Amino acid sequence: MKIASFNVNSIRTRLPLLIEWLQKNQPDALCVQETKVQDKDFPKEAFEEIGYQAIFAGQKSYNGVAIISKQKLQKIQYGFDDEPKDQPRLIKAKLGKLNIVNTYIPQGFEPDSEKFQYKLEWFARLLNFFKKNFKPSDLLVWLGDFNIAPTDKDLYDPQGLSGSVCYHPDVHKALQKVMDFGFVDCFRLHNDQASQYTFWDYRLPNGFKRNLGWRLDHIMATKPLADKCTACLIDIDPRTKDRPSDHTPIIAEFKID
DNA sequence: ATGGTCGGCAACCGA
Repeated sequence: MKIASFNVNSIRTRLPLLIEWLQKNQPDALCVQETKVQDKDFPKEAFEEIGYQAIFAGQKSYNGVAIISKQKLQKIQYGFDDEPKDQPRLIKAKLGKLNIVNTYIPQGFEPDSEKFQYKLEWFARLLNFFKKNFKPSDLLVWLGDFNIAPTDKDLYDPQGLSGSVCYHPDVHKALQKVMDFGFVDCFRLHNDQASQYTFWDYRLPNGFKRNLGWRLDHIMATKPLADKCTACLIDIDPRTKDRPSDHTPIIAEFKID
């Protein structure tokens, strides 16, 4: 079972690239974030034409998540249990035996802002959501754009960027509490190198060429699922040696019978 | 150099 995550930064702009990527990589499910489209305008037909189907929750201009899969998704839920009017940042579904939770975690703007508090609270709500809906013994993958570089290996200048919203002690604590539910970082099962990134800021001149990046996109698995994880890799296009957007996809393979 | 560049969408907001 091949599962991928990609912050697309507009699914409509990225559509031709996504279609090509799906046809080449053939994942069982691709979880996307920042679709930036209302549900009525989601380009689901384009995916159906190549043998995929999509579930999605979006809004105008901002946020929005989707899961694009070959097989039909079951037990679909949009957002947290008790707050249907919240920003569209979470989709839960089940694909065969695999439970999937796709999240676009708030970025947080600045450490002393309301948006940063919203980010921290979001983690607490997410932990409640996991406790309510799952057990650590379930086959559960939690993936998406987390807007966190977990360790000093996961961003280009940990000292200079220390305390920024995606590399902040409060965010690290908040993430750890959710990880303590029973999650394992699939990428770190297979790779302990520093400077392996999934995001490069457009605003930094030649940021990608200079590898001024962050590892913000993650695939976390509960222990029984992590035991079945045979590979996890960050996808830089081997032909162009480039990334498709400001983010790049991350892919994990699980041997599930 | 407190900037830079994208995307949405039509003036700025978000990242």
